[in-house]
Amino acid sequence: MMDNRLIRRLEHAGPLSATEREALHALTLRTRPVPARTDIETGGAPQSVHLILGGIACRYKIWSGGARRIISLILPGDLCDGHLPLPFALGNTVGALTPCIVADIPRQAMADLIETYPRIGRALWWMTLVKLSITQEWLASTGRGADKQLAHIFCELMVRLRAVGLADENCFEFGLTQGDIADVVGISHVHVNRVLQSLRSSGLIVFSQYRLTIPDLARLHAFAEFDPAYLHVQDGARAPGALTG
Amino acid sequence: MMDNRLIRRLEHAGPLSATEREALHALTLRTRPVPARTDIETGGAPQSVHLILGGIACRYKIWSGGARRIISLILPGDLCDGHLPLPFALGNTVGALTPCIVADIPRQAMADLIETYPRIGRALWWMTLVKLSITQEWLASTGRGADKQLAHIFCELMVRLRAVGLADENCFEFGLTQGDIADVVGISHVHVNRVLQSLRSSGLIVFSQYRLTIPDLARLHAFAEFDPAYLHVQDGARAPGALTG
DNA sequence: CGCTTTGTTGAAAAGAGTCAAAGATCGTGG
DNA sequence: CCACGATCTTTGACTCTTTTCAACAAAGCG
Repeated sequence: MMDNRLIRRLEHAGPLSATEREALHALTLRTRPVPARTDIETGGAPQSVHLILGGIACRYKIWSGGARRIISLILPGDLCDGHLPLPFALGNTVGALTPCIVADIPRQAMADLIETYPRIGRALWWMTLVKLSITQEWLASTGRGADKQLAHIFCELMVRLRAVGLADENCFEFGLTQGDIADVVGISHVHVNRVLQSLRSSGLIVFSQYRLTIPDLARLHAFAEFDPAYLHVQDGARAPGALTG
Repeated sequence: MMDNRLIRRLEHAGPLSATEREALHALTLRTRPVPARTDIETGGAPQSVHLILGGIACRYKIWSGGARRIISLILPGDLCDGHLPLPFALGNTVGALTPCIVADIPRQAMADLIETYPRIGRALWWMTLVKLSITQEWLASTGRGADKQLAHIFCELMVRLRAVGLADENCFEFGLTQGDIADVVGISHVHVNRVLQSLRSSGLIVFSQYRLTIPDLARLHAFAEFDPAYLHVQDGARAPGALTG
């Protein structure tokens, strides 16, 4: 198998030809490591499109006063940007939460690729829509109680990480600190701690050593009112028979 | 001037030829009125793309228990959907908040248009990115205090409505009830009432008869920490000299 | 004119934030 | 191998925001 998670993601939108796959693959060969807590891309129109191949990154915004709000979690196989041929700056920043491996794709090369292979352009548009769909779901999930909101995010991560082969049947590595999680959910880190304890004591999650286990997926889904449809992945991690391997 | 606000929106992404404008215009001729509190499009893959030409609509999600969370406000000139040639269902619903005028564009016609005029496709992709950018800003804005959050939304509406010619220098029609606003901000309608009073007594807004006036734009911007860059409109409603007319 | 919807107010309670301090854990260097 | 410092987690007490419930006033509409 080609280890390229971007291609795997894009093919969720529809099949690609071998030529298209190779053209994509060629763009993702040069990678660099990024240490945790380091910015990958700052505001303004970036010169290259950033592809995460390992680790967990995030898009965040800092309000006056220094409060950080994490807007999205970027997982292996995800592109950081709107990846549009046009220069389009989302007015916020991408940073690595854990140590990451990043491929920098020159914006022009990306534009040429889309020009040559319209199907890739459509797949990238589709990925933008998935990103929009996720952001909408996060927004809809706010204000329901921090416990449900956090549970919802855990459910989502389970599906997304499984879709790129980074989660087992019911657990995955999750190297964020509780302070990071606080900025994801939009609550204080003290409250994160209490919510985690509450979820743990309810038996909904097991979380230690930066490894999250969900003993009963269906139960957590019900608690969080999570329906994976908005993620648009075929796998789904729902099929009770389809396990790892 | 052609009264077509969609074209005006799309040209923010870049100029269109007369042919392209006409092809777009032809798709938006057949309109229908939609009464307030009526769904325009439900979940699932819709057969047509919906363009709002008048009124205020919203995309919303209902959680179990019946709580409604409004995810985005859709203004004249906005398309409701991801408007992708591929069938892509955002798992939520679009409804009219005030009486609306809607044009239904067959999905296939839209796909053909994009095929024929790639520039329109790129402009639509660009609109998707603007939508993503707005959703991210709303998400980032949550949890900062309901007063700042609501003020931020008012600032955004001022810019967006001005960009389509539906706002004066510092005021606009805003026909939502306080209950609607509550679902937009994600707080209770009782708290909306108190927050509005607080903003009023601070002199930041004047709001009565469903008409919102912002006496001092710069002051509200500062209070809400609003920077219109994420909206990607040229006008900006910031230029102190550029008034109506 | 009466009915329904919308806006307003008060009081009690829950959720979440802040402040401050004490344990755990981890990597590093001695 | 241990000690140290830094980071991360946990806990308690207190405050503030926001919710809920309930009632009433105001406005719109037939």
